[in-house]
Amino acid sequence: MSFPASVVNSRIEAFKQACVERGVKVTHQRLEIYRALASSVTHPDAETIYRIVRKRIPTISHDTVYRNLKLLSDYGLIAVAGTSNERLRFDANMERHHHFVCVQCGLIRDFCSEQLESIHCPQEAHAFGEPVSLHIEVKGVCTKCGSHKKKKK
Amino acid sequence: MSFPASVVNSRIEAFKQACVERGVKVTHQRLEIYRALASSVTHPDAETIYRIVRKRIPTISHDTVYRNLKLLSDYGLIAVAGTSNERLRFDANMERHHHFVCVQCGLIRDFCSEQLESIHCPQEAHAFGEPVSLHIEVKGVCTKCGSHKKKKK
DNA sequence: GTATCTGCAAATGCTTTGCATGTCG
DNA sequence: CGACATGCAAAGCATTTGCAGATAC
Repeated sequence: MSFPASVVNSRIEAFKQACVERGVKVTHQRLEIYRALASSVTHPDAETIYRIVRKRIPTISHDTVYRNLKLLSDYGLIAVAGTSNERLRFDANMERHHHFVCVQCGLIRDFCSEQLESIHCPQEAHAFGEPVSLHIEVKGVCTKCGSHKKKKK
Repeated sequence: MSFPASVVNSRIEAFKQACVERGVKVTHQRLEIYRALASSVTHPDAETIYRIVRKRIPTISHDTVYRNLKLLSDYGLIAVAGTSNERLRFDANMERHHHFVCVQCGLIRDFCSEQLESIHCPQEAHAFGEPVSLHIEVKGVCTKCGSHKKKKK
């Protein structure tokens, strides 16, 4: 359940450089947290990453893992899988539709699109299991957050 | 920020019938929770729904809202927006890729697809803001969970 | 050397649960 | 009437934060 070392190593080198560019210190803990994530083909949660990193740094604390995952995602060095960096959101619309998700405020809005109706589940996805539904997720900045930004300038 | 009453009312009628079919009691609170959700074009979280419902039922409690949202999503009467009914999951893969999400165990795996490379963001999504990225989310049952099911039979 | 990071422990906030009472069908 | 739903209050977890000491650069 992990990538070949060559892939991981090249990712790590790119990561180090990206840290330097952004003025983020490359600490031992931070590097191992990144390594754990970059090695995994699934998308582990904080707890899972914590357990992996502990094998290499037994003294690492829970909050260091959380803090670094948050910091790295703020700097765009890693991503959060799925939509919510927040709470659960519910949806009464059970028909096929797609989502626009604001990366700043978490707003989710539905849209439909004829173009997207024709998409069918690609072969590649079948390798992992039996697909049930498919939808598009567009991440972006909503008009509200976009205009706030302008006001600040 | 809400649907026309005709749409909401027809959803509510369908909801009532679906409840009866599944043996779920149509209580005052449950109906108002559903109404709040069905009326909203955004995808409110539990707290927001709680605040809306409180206008009609001031004595409703927090946990009734949580319990009903969970119950309704278990019965497939409403959906959870996004992937995670769990914890945050992280992702070191910053290139364009798509997700297969197991609805049972929460597993997330990446896949790429030439067919999907050609998809571009539909006009409809631009109405909500400035799109940044786009990816497909396939929900389904992973091979592991699928085989567990078979063993139980 | 200094700004940043880590570890600890305690706090915060969302969500769940046990139990007695109330309500739907 | 009897099973299921609600309200209350308290517990459970994931995640965050304040602070003193440690570390990267």
